[in-house]
Amino acid sequence: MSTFSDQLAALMDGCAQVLSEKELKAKLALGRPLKVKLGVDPTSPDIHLGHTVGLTKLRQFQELGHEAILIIGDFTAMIGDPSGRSATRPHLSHEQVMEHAKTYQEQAFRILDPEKTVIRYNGEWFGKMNFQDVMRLNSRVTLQQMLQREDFRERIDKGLPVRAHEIQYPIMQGWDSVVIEADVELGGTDQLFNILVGRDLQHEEGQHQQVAMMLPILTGLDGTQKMSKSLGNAVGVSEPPGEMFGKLMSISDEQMGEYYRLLLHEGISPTAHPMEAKKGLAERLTARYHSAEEARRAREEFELRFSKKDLESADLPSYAAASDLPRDIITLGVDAFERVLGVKKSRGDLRRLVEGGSVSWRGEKITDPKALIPASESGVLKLDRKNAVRIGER
RNA sequence: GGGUAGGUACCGAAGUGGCCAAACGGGGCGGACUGUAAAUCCGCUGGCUUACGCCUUCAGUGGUUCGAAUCCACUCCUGCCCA
Repeated sequence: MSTFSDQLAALMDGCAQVLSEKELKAKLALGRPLKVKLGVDPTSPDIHLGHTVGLTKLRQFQELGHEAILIIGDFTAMIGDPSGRSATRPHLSHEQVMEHAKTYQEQAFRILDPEKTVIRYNGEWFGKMNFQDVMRLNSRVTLQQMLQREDFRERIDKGLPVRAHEIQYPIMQGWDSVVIEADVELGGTDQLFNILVGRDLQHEEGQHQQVAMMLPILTGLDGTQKMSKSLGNAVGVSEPPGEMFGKLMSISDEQMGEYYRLLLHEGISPTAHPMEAKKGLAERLTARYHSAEEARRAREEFELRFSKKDLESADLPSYAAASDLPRDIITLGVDAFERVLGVKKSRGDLRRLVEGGSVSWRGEKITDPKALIPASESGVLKLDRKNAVRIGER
């Protein structure tokens, strides 16, 4: 059993900002399990590493005997959190959201202890509200307050639309806290405003105010924007090991420190070569969501394929063209991309890849778009930087 | 409801009758170099069994014209000002 001050230090670790440490300390001193809230909106079907920062903190609370409450924002997801957004989000139907919610929950349990996690859907209370209730809720905040938010301000300044329903978002998130009587709410630093609205609403309801714990936001693979599926810079926790390893290897050296700190909770060894450090990061994270064995194999594959450039012995997907398909490089490439790699490419795309010198057959670069690959031959067809297929027997 | 400025490719933004599949910048992709890092340089960035050819595209519909992203009419959408 740890003392309160040990707990406090452990919990504070890794946070970007806590409002306030004093309040947290007081809550811990109550000696009862605290209700710790983390909200996720199932706007896409997958949880990515960015989400895991908050989930891991929640897990930590869980391990210290507190009550983890994961709010699945089935209603809020239909609005979409305007945080950090420069545009209104596309509408999602409730059915879509619920589809996502299923996989979300399953994936969140890769980090949380399912036995000890309380899952609440906020549709549970928002779905029952009538218009009168909504109006009453809205009367508790002022428009000025809502418009103080940087994201809204910015859009207003730029002459971009801010739709009326978007300002409901912070109110809804805040109301979640009232309903579950949260003691602590976790969120990214961009959640500050929303979490503070929760505090205000709790205060109005005569509840104790929740402590706001803000965690740093993980930068995506592009190295600039926050990790997000819709920006295409995310690493999903359910991605296959090879994919996960490879994506992690593509982060920049500058970002590595951030990934070490936020995901592994440690610093980089100052003596390690950056590449070794990155491979270590990639392997450990891959192992976390798969297995040590799969992570090791992913690393070996990676080294074989990209470091040694030994495509011949790499474990590539095999591709067999239909016998009636023309054997030219473009046709085969498009077909292989679509059927084996699951990527839709146009003939124009393939032509550009060939002319750009990206495609090679049995280690020989092919730049003639009309080149043919005889059906009798077997070998490795490299299509672009990341994709290659094996044709015929090894 | 009135006035006014707009809606161009992934994004920003030129173009205001033919030379426009549409400048330029960003992003993205590919190549060289590498450590699938960074930096740098180069190329590509609507589709088509590959063509100095055809097709689709400049909010939508319908016109004018030999010819429209560009002109006209109506419609839809957005900002700003007024109510």
